[in-house]
Order: sequence, then C-alpha cells, then structure tokens
Amino acid sequence: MASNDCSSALSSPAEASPAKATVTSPTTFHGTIEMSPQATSHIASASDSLSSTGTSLVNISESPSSLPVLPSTTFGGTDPKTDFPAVLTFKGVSITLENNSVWKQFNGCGTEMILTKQGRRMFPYCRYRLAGLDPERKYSLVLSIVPSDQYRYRWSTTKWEVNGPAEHQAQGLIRAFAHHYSPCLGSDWMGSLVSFYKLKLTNNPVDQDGHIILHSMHRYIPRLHVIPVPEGDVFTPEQPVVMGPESMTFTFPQTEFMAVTTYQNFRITQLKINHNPFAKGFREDGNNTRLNRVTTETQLVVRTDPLPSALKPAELLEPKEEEAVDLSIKNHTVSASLSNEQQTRLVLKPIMSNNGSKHEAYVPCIRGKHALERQSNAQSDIRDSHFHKVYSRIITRVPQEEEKDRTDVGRIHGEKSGRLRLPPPR
DNA sequence: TCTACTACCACTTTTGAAGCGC
DNA sequence: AGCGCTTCAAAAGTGGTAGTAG
Repeated sequence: MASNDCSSALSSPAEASPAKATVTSPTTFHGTIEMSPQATSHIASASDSLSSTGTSLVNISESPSSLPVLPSTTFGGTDPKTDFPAVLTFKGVSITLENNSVWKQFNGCGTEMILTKQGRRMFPYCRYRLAGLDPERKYSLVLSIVPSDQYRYRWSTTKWEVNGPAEHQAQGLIRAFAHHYSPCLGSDWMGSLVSFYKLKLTNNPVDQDGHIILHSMHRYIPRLHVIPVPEGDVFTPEQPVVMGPESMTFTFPQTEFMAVTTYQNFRITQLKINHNPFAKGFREDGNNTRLNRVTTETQLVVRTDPLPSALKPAELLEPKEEEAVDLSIKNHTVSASLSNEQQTRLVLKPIMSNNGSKHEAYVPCIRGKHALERQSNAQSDIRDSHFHKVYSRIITRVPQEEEKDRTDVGRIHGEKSGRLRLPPPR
C-alpha cells in the first residue's frame, strides 16, 4: 500500500544534495558515432567492439570515471515546487525541456519507467527545444540514459530503499538513442521541437531491436548530447563521427527515473493514467470495472490527504501549461479539436517547402499532449495546396482567441504526411 | 512467504490501405 | 483514370492482473 504522502515516498542516499542541473563539457566524453546503412548508429570508443543491430540506435561507451558528475537529487521526494530549471545554456546553446511541468509532477513522486522484454516507451518522454545552434551547421542529437548512482533499490511499502550495489553495466556500454532526424541542420533543430518519443526501454540484455537496455530497480537519468557533424561527413560504419570537443551534453535532473518492471508507487500509476492518452481506458470516467479498486483507493487518498497538484487527476489541474490539458483529439481530426473548446487555431507562418524555398501557410496550433507531433505531421501536409485550402477554410470558422500558446512549426524533412481532415458539414 | 518478472487481457490511439464520389 | 476524401481494421500503445520462478 503506497503512502498517501508523496513526500514520504523518498529514500535516497544522496538526498541532502540540492537538485542542480548539469551541463557537461564533452571533453569528458570520448567516443565515436557510427551509422549503419539503415540509419542505425552507435557511439563507441576506439577500444570497444560494438554490435548494434537496432534502428536509430546509438551505443555510448564511457568509462565510469569519465561520466560527468550528476546532480544528487532527492529521488521521489523532491518538493513538487522545486524550481527545476527548464532551460540549460552552455556555449551559447540553450536547451529547453519543453514538458518540464509534467516531468516535475512525476519527479515529485519519484518517476518510474516500465521495462519490458519487447521494449516500452518512456512516459513522459524527453522533449526539447533548441536555440543558439549554428543554423547552417549539421548536428546530431543523441539521448543517452546513464545510471544515476551506484545502487540497486527495492520498494518498501511506501518508499525506495537502497538494496545493495548496482548491477554491473554489461560490457561497460551505455546504449543511447539518436534522434531519427539526425543529422540535421541547426536551423531545422531550432525550428521545431525535438521529441524522443520513439525511444524504448528494455530489460532484455540481448535485445536486438536497438532499445535502451536498463536494469530494473536502478535509477537512471537521460542526457542529451548535441554533436556537431563536420561538413561533408556521412555516417557509415566505415566512417564514424568523433564526438569532438564542440559536442555538448545536457542533463535535466527532473528527468531522473527508477526503472521497474511493475509500477511500485501507486501515485506514479495514477499520474501515468491521467496523462498518457494510451492509458485513457484506465481513467475514472469510464465504466472499466478494472478501475474499481484503483478508483476506490484514489478517492480515499483525496479525502484524507491534501494532495499536491502533482497527484490530482489531470482534468482537475489548472491548465497552466499545455501538458496539463487533457485533450480528446480523436483520429487526428481538426474538427474534433475545434469542437473541444477550440483547442486548435491556425496561424500564418513561413514554412519550408520540399525544394528548400520558403512560403507562407496556415499552421495548425494544437494544444495538449502529442499536439506537437501532430503539428509536425500537419506541417508536411501544408506543402500540399489541398491542405492549404483546408486550413484556410477552417480558420474562417475559428475565432483566434489570444492565448499564450505557441505555434510550433514541425520539421518537414522526411516527415510522413499526417492525416488532418475537414470537419463534417454542419 | 515475499519479491521480481512475464504473459496475456481489455482498452485507446495511431496508421495506412481500401473504397467511394466527383 | 486520377484525385480528394472518408472509413475502417490492423498495429501499436497503455496499465491491470494472474501466474511463475527464485
């Protein structure tokens, strides 16, 4: 039985240290990147022999001593009001953790990520906005997930407790995940959000699908590597790209998580259910009998404990930021989102066409989870005059309320067409 | 007996192909 | 025949739960 008090669900050998973001100089990170013909890649030191068969995968090899010092956070016990930085800047490059509010909510209770044999996506996943890159230069973005400390943990009724030393990382390798657009121009990275939603976690030590291999009951933290790619370089297994001194590593302490095979903290389960659209079937508004037990427990919690905002169902939260809004955008339809409190509006923005020329088009601005990916898809469709007409028609029906929402321009290179539909005639 | 893990379940969302109408 | 649009089923995602292994 999980404790009702989120703050009680903490136990860390390093809990006295203040949470602090780190930006790591690449000089401590020695490695190379290799890309397979299927855009598969890995990073390896010259002394390591790697076999990477997964797709969009990067293996990173670092000696433990070369790992940058990670911030010591109070895992699972952080005050939800802790002011985790949403922006890190290094050498003029700024990285914004776009879904910082969600990460902070989860971090307040001790984020847990499920590991499965076939691989499980992270939720929340790492989503960044970049600024300060050289627009004309190519960069690769790589996400690695490294041990946060050297302990193995166990869940003890209400909190995590140290349960011995960490298991040895196989072969000293830390797999990482290259963003599926890598490499790409700095202007492209800066013109859109960078989401690592495709990344999957597994506990299968012989995984061949390119997922990140982790140990359950261990703490990990994602790190974003921004790696400039020298002009003319082509990623091939024969021509690896060296992580040079210009590479940068960014670590957001609020993204730390515990790898588990089954959720241990009931509050994390509730947060996942409330925020993850795929888990809608477990929300309280349904008639799902499987929810009865959980629902009952939830109500008890609400009655007996003044919950921090992190623990309230999403629909009860004030939509301060986009992540707090629970959308019901069905089947990619613009009409659905229009009818749902006008959560879509269109903004005239310059976009890039296939041949590199720029023109203006109406860009859908959708609020809420997964909206940015949808916008990215929609962006590619704007190249099609048909969709331009679609947006033109819709915009005449939507009052453009003034709101703080940003309009995010998705990247269009290699993006598959999305499926935005006209609203049915009324 | 307890803990960690796996397989399967029901459910939702996403995706892409087929079908229809012009 | 080709294009634009809609529909629908399969694929892929989610957490819950029962069973198993150590």
